[in-house]
Amino acid sequence: MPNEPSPPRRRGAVRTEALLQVTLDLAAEVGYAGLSIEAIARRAEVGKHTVYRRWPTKAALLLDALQRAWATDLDHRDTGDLRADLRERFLRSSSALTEPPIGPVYRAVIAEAQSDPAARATLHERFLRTVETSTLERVTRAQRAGELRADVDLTFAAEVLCGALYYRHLLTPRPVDEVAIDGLLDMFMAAYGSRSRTRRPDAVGG
Amino acid sequence: MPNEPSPPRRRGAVRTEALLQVTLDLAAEVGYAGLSIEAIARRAEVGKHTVYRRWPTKAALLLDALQRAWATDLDHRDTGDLRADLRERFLRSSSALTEPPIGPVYRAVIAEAQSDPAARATLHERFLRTVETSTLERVTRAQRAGELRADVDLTFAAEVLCGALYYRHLLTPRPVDEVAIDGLLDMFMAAYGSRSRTRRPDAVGG
DNA sequence: CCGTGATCAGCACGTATCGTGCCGTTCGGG
DNA sequence: CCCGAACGGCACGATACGTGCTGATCACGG
Repeated sequence: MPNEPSPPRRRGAVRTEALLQVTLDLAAEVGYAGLSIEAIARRAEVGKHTVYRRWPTKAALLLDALQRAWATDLDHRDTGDLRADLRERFLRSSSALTEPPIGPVYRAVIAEAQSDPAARATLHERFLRTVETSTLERVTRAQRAGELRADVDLTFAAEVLCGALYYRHLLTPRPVDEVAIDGLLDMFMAAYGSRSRTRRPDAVGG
Repeated sequence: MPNEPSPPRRRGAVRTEALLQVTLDLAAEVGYAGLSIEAIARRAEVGKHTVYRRWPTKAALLLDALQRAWATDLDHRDTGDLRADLRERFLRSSSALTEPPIGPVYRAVIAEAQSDPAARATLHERFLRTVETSTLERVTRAQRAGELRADVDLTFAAEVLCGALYYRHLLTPRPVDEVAIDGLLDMFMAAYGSRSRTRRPDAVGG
């Protein structure tokens, strides 16, 4: 009596993709708590070796899974209205971070990163820095368009914008909602907006 | 043959204090990775019950341990110079967060908080919110002294100041050094400083 | 001075995950 | 067609979790 015709055993890159998807599914269903390598292997009907062969660390696996879910999140529009663009950008990022599958996987990566400096560096390099850079590009365009003061380097400003939102999302019970984003943009525009401002370069230099 | 005169078995609050201290010591020596309840009980030469009787959760224990190490950190001066005061305050907080024992315990709490919403809320309520509030009080005094614009609510600004620093410390490989703090204060003063500014209330109100 | 009850240390248990080793099977390229 | 790489399944020792149980130890009231 032949077993049910077992699906052909997949290999290589296909397996890798499947494992990442299982990780995301599992994260969406049971949350960060259930994200063990054992559970992922069980769920994928796969030997643990098949996982360990591909990722040396749970952090590495989670980072790749996060990237898989991340892809859609970086095509932000440029309508010419800086404030509106940033607002939409931050709102969408907030939704992405809140909902599965990105939400749970993100929290798992944050947790891993606390005990693993290498994972922390990778997390920043591959994701947070990407967000900062994307934001910096947008505000730099605005600066060139005259919407922002021309006498400041906006690199740090971009970090503060992102950091304030990540702080609120990850470390406070407060929601990253329109109110929060508008407040943040108020602060940003008050500091760097160019319209009708009496600029005092010495107020920034030191 | 009598054993070495075993030290009298301590109880109650004294034991509690000792356990918190062991947690901090262990965190300083082996870092977050070694902070299991088993390891703490072993190190304290204590049965695991003695730990579980006091704290229902590892998160609860870590939060209390953090508070024990935290105490010294909240007496910030008010010299009348807002910018200098904030600078010193943030520099000291940065040092505290970087060095043992607060550093490792803090990271442990952050990690726990990612899988436990209750721990996350408590973390914010007992520590992060305290920092925000302390900062808010200082900038509000400055506002009343005329150093800052009178037409804005600084609550959110205080959160952004703290959030930017915590973001950098916890989620990036960048150091929270003088350069970062000065950059942040530049932004803050540019947004809310009152000196020689042509204020435009409508730029903030919406 | 003695007794009683709470607290304690030590040990054990069952469950879970980790990372690794081994075995026999299955797949795919040469 | 055949060989080696990839695979699923199982087992292992180690560690941590949270919870029992036992008998010793301490604090307090009588």
